[in-house]
Amino acid sequence: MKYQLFLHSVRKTIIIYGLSLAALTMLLKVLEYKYFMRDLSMEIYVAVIAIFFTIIGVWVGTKVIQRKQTTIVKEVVVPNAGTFTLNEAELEQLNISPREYEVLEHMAKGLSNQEIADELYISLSTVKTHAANIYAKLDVKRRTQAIQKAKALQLIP
Amino acid sequence: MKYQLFLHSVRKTIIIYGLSLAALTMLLKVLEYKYFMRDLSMEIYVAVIAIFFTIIGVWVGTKVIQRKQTTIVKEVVVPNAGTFTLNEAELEQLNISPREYEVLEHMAKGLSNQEIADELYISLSTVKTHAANIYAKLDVKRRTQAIQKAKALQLIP
DNA sequence: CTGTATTTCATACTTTAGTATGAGTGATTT
DNA sequence: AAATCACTCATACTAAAGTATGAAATACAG
Repeated sequence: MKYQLFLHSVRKTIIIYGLSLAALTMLLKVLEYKYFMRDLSMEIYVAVIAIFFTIIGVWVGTKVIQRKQTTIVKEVVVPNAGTFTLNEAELEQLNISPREYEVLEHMAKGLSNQEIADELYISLSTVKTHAANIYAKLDVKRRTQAIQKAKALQLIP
Repeated sequence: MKYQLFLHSVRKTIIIYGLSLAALTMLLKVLEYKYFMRDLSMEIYVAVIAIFFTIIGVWVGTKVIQRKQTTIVKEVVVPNAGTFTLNEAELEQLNISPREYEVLEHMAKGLSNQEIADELYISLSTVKTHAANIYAKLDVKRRTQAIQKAKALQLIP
C-alpha cells in the first residue's frame, strides 16, 4: 500500500528506459555498420560507443535517483513536515503539568536553567524541580534525552 | 564513519572515477581485441561494451547526483523527518573534523560525555575537548544548542 | 623535510545540571 | 474541614558539563 506507488513508478521507469535503450542500440548499430564502419578505425568506433552509453547511463542514473528520492519524500514526510500538532493525549497520560511543559519548551530552545528561570520569573530551584519532575515522567536521565523523547512523542515541535 | 570516508576524498572523487573509467576501458579493449574479437560477432561485442558503459554511467550518475543534491538541499528543503541528506558543504565550511562529527552524532543521541568516551574508546578528556571545539565551530554555548544548530544545518538527522 | 591539522590525553578549575528532601502557599476536590 | 495537587522555593549535596592550557603522536601537504 505504502510502497505501491514507488514500485509502480520504478517498474515503469525501467521498462521505458530499457525500451529506449534497446531502440537506440539498434539504431546506432545499423547506422554505424552501414555508413561509418569501413571508414573509422576500431578504436574510435569503440570509444564512440563507450562515451555514448556512458552518457545514456548517467542520464538513466540521475533519472532513477531523482524519482527514488521524490517518491520517498512523498511517503515518509507526511508526519511532522512544517505543521506541528500537539499530542495532548500523551501529555495528559504522562501527567506533565502546564508549568512543567513550559519549562520543557524552554529547555528545547537550548536555554540553561538560569535562563529559563529568568524567562518565567521563577527561581533556579523551581526550574530544577520542574526539570527533575519532567525527567521522571518522561523516564529519562538527561536534558538532551528529554528533548529527544518529547519530540518523538510530539509534545514539542 | 560514512562521513570520514567521504569528506577528505571529495576532491579526489572525480579523479578516481576518471582513472578507473580509463583503466577499465583500456583493459576491456585489450582483452576483447586480443582474445575474443575474432571469435565473437560484432553485435555481441558492441552489446557488451554498451552494457558495461551504461552500468559505469549509472554508477557515476548516481554518485554525482547524490553529491549535487546535498548542496542544493541546504537552501530549498525544510528540515523534515523522513529523508536526511548530510550537508557536507556546511560541514567543510565549519571545519568540523571527522572525529568531532562522531562526537556530535553521539551527543545528539542523548549520551553523556562519559558514555560517548566509552563508545568511541577514548578518554573523557578527549570527548570534552572535541565538544568544546564543536561548540566553538558551531558558535554555541551549550550541548542542547549544538544539537539544535546541527539539525538546523542538516549536519545530523 | 617542515609545518599544519588531527587526535589524543591530562590537570585544574568553574559552572551548570541533576538529586534529595523538606516546606510553604493557593486552588480545587472530596 | 481535610486532603490533594500544582507551584513555588531553599539548602545541601553529587555528578556532569564546560573552560583553559599544555603537550605529545601521527598523518599529510607543500
